Amino acid sequence: MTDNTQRPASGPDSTQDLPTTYTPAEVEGPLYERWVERGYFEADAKSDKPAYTIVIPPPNVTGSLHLGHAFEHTLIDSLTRRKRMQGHETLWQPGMDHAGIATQNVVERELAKEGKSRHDLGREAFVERVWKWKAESGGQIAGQMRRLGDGVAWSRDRFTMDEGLSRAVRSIFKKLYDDKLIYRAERIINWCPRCLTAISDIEVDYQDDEGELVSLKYGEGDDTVVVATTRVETMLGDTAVAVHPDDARYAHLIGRRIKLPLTDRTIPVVADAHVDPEFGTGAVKVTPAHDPNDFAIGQRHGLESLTIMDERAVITVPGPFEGLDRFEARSAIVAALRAQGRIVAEKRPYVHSVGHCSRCGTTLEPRLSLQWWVRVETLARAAGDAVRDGRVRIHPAEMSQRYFDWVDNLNDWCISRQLWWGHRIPVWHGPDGEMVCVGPDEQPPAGEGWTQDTDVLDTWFSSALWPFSTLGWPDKTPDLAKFYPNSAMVTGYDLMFFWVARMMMFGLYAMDGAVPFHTIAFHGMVRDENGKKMSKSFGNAVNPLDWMDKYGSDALRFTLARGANPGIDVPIGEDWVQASRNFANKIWNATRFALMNGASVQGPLPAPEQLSAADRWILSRLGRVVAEVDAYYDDYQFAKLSDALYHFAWDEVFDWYVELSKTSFFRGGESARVSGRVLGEVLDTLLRLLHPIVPFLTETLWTTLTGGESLVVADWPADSGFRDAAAEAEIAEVQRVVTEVRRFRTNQGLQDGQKVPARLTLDGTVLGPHEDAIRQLLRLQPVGEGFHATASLPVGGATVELDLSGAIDVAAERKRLTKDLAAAQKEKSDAERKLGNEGFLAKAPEKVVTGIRGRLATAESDIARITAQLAALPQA
RNA sequence: GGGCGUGUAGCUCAGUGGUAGAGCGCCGCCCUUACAAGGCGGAUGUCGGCGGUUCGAAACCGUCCACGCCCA
Repeated sequence: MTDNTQRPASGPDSTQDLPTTYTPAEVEGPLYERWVERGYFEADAKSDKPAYTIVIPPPNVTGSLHLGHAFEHTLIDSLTRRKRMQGHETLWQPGMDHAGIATQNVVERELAKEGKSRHDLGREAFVERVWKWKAESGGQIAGQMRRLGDGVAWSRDRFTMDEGLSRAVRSIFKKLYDDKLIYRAERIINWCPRCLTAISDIEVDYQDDEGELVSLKYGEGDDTVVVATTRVETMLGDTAVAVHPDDARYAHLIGRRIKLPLTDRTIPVVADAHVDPEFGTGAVKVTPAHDPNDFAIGQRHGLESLTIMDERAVITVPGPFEGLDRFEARSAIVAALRAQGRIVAEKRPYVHSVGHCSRCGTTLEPRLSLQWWVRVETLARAAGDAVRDGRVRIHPAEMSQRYFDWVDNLNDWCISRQLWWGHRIPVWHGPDGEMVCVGPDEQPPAGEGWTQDTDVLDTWFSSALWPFSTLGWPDKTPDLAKFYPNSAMVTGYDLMFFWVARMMMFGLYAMDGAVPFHTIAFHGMVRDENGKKMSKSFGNAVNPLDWMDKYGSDALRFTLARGANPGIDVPIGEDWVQASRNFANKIWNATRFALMNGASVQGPLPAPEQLSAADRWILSRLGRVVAEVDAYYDDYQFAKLSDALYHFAWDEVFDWYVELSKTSFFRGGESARVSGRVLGEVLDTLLRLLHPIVPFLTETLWTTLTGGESLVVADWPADSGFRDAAAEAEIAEVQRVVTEVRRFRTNQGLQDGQKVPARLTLDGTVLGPHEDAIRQLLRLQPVGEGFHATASLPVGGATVELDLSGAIDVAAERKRLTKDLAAAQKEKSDAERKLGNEGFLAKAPEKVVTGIRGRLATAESDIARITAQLAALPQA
């Protein structure tokens, strides 16, 4: 490694400084502050290095860190840390969004405690109050992100309501308005009677609710018709009954007017082909002002739209129901109709799907209302095409279908909200109904009677600009030139429609067809250890800070990364975080051992001829693992790369290489020096590979091991290309012998620490040079006076004879050998069956056939060996 | 109602046609001087059911059952 390893150590500088257990709480905070102070996470547009950019999915200013953030941030942090190590000019752009409804709700609740409403303050004072709230209580997540280790460029921190981003909002609004892609229209929208604002289609949560289905008789005498509804109160706003034009049952009524009960009105019966004659009675009531389908019917037939409720869903129709809430009105009207004998059927409870406000849960009321809209047709087509033609890749690819289904069938986007906190619509209304859209550098029209539109924009309108507004757009800044398009967008699949698709639409539109990012990597949702969705109301939500306190940020991060299969939900439980902490501690202690035994990164690696088979084996494996981890990273396979590192580190480096190297270390001299150099190399590389996921632990150990400045700015390892299949096979043999003898010892009830005299006959095998290591691993003593082999274990071509100083447990050994024999015999018969199948021999690839022949040979030799062992056992 | 997906060890999940795996949990032994947050060994599966394709199916196709998600 040629980077900063020669610089003075900045961490603990001797082994004595490393205690026997890793205590994350002591190192994490100071390490993070040092990284920030040194400016490692900052990004420079003037750099010659290739850019790598990810913008943070902006957390809500009212929010605090939950496991979903911790998960997403772990993934983004590991991607950006690796790219930084690979020599990219890396920007992880931080920031928050202003969360219109949520933030307004928080501050309104605060006001309510003082007995005030926002109307008592007035718009201007209220907005000031929200800014004050933000300054004092908002954005807690930023401090929590530091705890997690997020390598974001703090100097670039942005907020969707700050001056630059507000300018971006006004700029794109003006551009869209001038291109006739923003318009104002009266339509049925989803209205929340509690938040008192419109919300977009995708902010509606549908739930199956228990309601009622009531069939009502309209009309008098022979001119009656029965209609069914779940919202009886809307009958006050009915302006027609619709039937299918071919429905013979109602042919006589079409074009006539019938009496609407409880009112003094009559309404027409209209023929509309969209009515399903099979459904219910085949006749439907039509309430154009309170139902989207009815609104469409109303448009087709020129029906009047009667709004019957105010913004709080209180009935405004003069008469007995005036002033009743919609649900009170529902009961009252059912009672009134029943008194008139007009209820012909009732189903209660009637379970049906009802839309609720995703912010507050209130049942939404479809409402006819004048709103601002984005005409999405061309924008959505461009957003779909960018993925279709491969300019943007979606990971995992299976998610693409959902993306296409959405952008290809998109309704116009309602962008206006009846709130005070947000980007106010930059349109001024004149005294005679004129409208002027005012760009960011323009003055509103002067003169009497001009007022700015009172609505604000949907928060997602500004969030959709995030990949370029944070870089200075609409100005052509060096940042924009350097860091746009973003390299990747990493976010949950739940934000595909809210955010990703809209960023695509606005990015392509604002940046003249340049995609906002090259890759979209979707991750899943964090769930509890039973795979259940986490929620406060369910009581299974976990505060990630608690686990970070208890087990360290690294442990939490590793657990989340290890569970991150692309687009798949990730379950997490405390046991798993504990397991990750144990892994961290294992790395800690293995590195301690290495340091105590002279592990070093100084000087060149010895040439292969100077290395032991164990050295060549681990270096060969190391090369493979580097290549494997790189491939997984490039495919956003965090679970696989984490698992590969876990098993390589623990099962190979720590359990075998470190143990094998003890022989060299205890022998001392040149072999100890060589082993120390190789172990240093392996740990150096391993710590670099692990750093993006477990930054704190690896930084502490690596600076101690190498004396380098920081892993944050160290080089990412390259595959050395060194491979040694012979050494890999040789060590596999060593492992086989050792495991086999261990099994025998356990089977005989020998304690692991017990020293046993043994004679090893390794002639003619690859194991010759490993006798010392095998004896060391198995705690075998040399053969002394009076050695009497009471057990003989053939393994491969070698034999291990043990003197157990007494009778062995024949029954236990026979039981085990019998079991092994059965397994070998099954293996043999399976292989013979396949090899006896002509179809298999004719059609299976040669490689597979050879493999089966090999298995047959192994099985046969195992059978011979085990049979001999059984025969050699003393008779019971 | 439409679409997508899932079903593999006690639990949570990998496994894209060729010997069924991991973590946690479980059983036994061991405080062997890097690590008990550890070491060593072990047990555990009609791969949801049925049918088909194939020399060969956990994987591919059909169908049924169960569950989940998205959209309306």
